[in-house]
Amino acid sequence: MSASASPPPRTGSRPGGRSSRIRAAVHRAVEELLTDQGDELLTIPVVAARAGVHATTVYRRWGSVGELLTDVATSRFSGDIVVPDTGSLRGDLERYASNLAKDLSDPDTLPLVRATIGTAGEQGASACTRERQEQLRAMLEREEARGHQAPTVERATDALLAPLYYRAVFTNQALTPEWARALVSHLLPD
Amino acid sequence: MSASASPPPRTGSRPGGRSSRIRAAVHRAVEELLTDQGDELLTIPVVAARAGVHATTVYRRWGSVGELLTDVATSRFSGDIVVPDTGSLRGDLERYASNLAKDLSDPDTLPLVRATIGTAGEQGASACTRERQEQLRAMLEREEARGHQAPTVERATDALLAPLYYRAVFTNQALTPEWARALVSHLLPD
DNA sequence: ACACAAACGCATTGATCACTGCATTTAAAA
DNA sequence: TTTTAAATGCAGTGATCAATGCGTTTGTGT
Repeated sequence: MSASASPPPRTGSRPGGRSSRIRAAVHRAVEELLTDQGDELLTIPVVAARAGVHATTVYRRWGSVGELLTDVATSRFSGDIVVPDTGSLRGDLERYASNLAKDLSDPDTLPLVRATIGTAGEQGASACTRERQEQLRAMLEREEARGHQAPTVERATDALLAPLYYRAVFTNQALTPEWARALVSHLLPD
Repeated sequence: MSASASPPPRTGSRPGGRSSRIRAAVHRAVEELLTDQGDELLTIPVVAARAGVHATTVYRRWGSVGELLTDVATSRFSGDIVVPDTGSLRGDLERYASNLAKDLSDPDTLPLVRATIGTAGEQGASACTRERQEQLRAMLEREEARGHQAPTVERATDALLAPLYYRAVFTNQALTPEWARALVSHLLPD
């Protein structure tokens, strides 16, 4: 990956400066192109044109479509969902799962996940889920800090994250909140 | 999709005929290019060259990279795994899950799944899992035919297929047979 | 205000891609 | 064997892409 995929420019990095304005425009262009993607393939000149920026800039800042998608996915999947704190693990997980279900149902999200996986491989795939893993871990560790037993991160991933992402990516079934909460019931014994 | 994605040619369809020989060569070229994919993107001229076939042929038979990948994925994920029949649902599922884990661990498989999802979207994604869904359904229905209770297909998908595919596609953890069998234990109450 | 470095816009180049008529070969059918 | 339809090979076209060198603008530090 290029050294400036998510660049900390020594100059011009003020929020609202030109640099970050272009970054936002390019990100928005990528998401727009992915949603109403007729069949025009996602390419750097196309993204640049849509963002009102010269292709050269995109080539130099991101280098390739894969790195660009990884960057978009990383920022898209960061901070969007807040780790809930309802007092109980079950409550936290139920709210979290249904939030994630809603998030994955966003028309913008699915194409982004698919494209990132397909174009950026390992890097892209982990960009789509790393944050979720950490959030899950946070909830489980908090439960243990309360002195209660909690499932392992691995087990919770298999029981929650996996079905949510699988259903979104591989099927066309709806990710309903009820179904998401049912996943939690299967994970946590009564 | 083109009318001849998986063509039943009225002539020249003998197994071993030229038509099927080219099809096999193209399929093999796709898989080879996906495995040792330096960073050369998968394109029709590249595939054709690797297969020793003219690009025109590939364009006419498949139309686009997406449809080609869908075709490769469909045939790759068909018949490779036989539905086991051990006499008990638990035995069937355990063997099936660990077979699938092994299959998904094949170095050829993962890049194919990722590329197909990314390029062929909905079509491609379902091509990677439809057969698995049916196999799972077959085992569950057989159990019910024995007069025993069995989980729903949805539940079994969430508990088995989802973790297997999720771990393969989104993480870099190993898909061990032990872990696969543990998934079955969580699905089936003792 | 001034100077400096970084980022961006612009024009251009070579390479590759998607695609299309036309000739040829293949293989089944008559 | 002859006929016939389909599939493939071949050459070429316009369009797009990735990449580069150079001048200009932006924003920061002095």
